[in-house]
Amino acid sequence: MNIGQASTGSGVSAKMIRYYESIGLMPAAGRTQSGYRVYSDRDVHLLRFVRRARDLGFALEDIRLLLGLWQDDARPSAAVKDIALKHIGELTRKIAELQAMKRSLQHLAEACHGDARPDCPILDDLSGLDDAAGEAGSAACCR
Amino acid sequence: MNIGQASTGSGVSAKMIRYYESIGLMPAAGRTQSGYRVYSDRDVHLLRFVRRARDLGFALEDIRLLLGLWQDDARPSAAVKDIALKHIGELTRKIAELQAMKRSLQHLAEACHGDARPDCPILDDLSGLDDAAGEAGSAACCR
DNA sequence: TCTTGACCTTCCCATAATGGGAAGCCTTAT
DNA sequence: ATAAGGCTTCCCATTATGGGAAGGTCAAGA
Repeated sequence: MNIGQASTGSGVSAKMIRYYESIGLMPAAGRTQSGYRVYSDRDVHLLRFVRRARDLGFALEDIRLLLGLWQDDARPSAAVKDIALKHIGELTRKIAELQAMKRSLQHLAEACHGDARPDCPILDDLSGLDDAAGEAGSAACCR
Repeated sequence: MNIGQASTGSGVSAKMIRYYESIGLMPAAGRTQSGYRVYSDRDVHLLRFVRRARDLGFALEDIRLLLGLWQDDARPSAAVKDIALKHIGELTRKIAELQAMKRSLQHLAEACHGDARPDCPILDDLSGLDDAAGEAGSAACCR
């Protein structure tokens, strides 16, 4: 099958399939005499694996490890779980970071009239007017 | 003051200060005869503004708008609030996305023994064995 | 005055993962 | 035979940041 079919069948764009090959995440595909890449059902299966892992937010380097374990019948499941737990940790950290931003920003936005007048607690906070008064909207209160 | 002092005083690296100048986020700094950039307290204030906005997760293009509003005494606070609300929306979306990943992955990790044996629900899920049984750990159940 | 170390300059490269697009070859159906 | 659509490679862009090299500058001490 051609790269287009492999793409449709796996949900990975042809561009990305070539890229994964170029960085050695995928084995180099076979070629027709005219140079077209040729894929098997097994390749599509592998691509789907990569796509699912991407959907779970794994970095390509982690996926490289996961693929290695997947294809190793003697893998200890602990090795897989380690990678997953590490990733969960990263997700947790990132979520907390974004939530802190959101919280600060929400306080500021609530304090902002949002009308035609120019005074704006959001800009005041960004200006560093934390020092001014004890306004509840300061981002500093949430960091 | 030199770029090093401006960096220390603002918490923005010298590298980034030059970058912000190159993309027009900062006005071009004055120069000494020998070519060193020269900064004023006002510049440091501006840099601090940028840094705080970055800390809140604003993209540089949004910060460009915020800086424009900051320096416009006739700005309507609604314009600022719009930018903030839009960003809150993006944060909310991103947080939800990461949380969905985390939830799926946590289910899978809980179902994984994490020992020396090779069988692993995480790999099973990535392999597309959703089709197999009604395992609670499937990522599909959370998407 | 000379040296030395710390600081500055510009320029190029790298990151992570993805998409856009051009120029040109291949295949297939009409 | 010709057109359409698929494939190839190659280059560029994204976002924000850092690393590092090669070379100029400044300040302080010997």
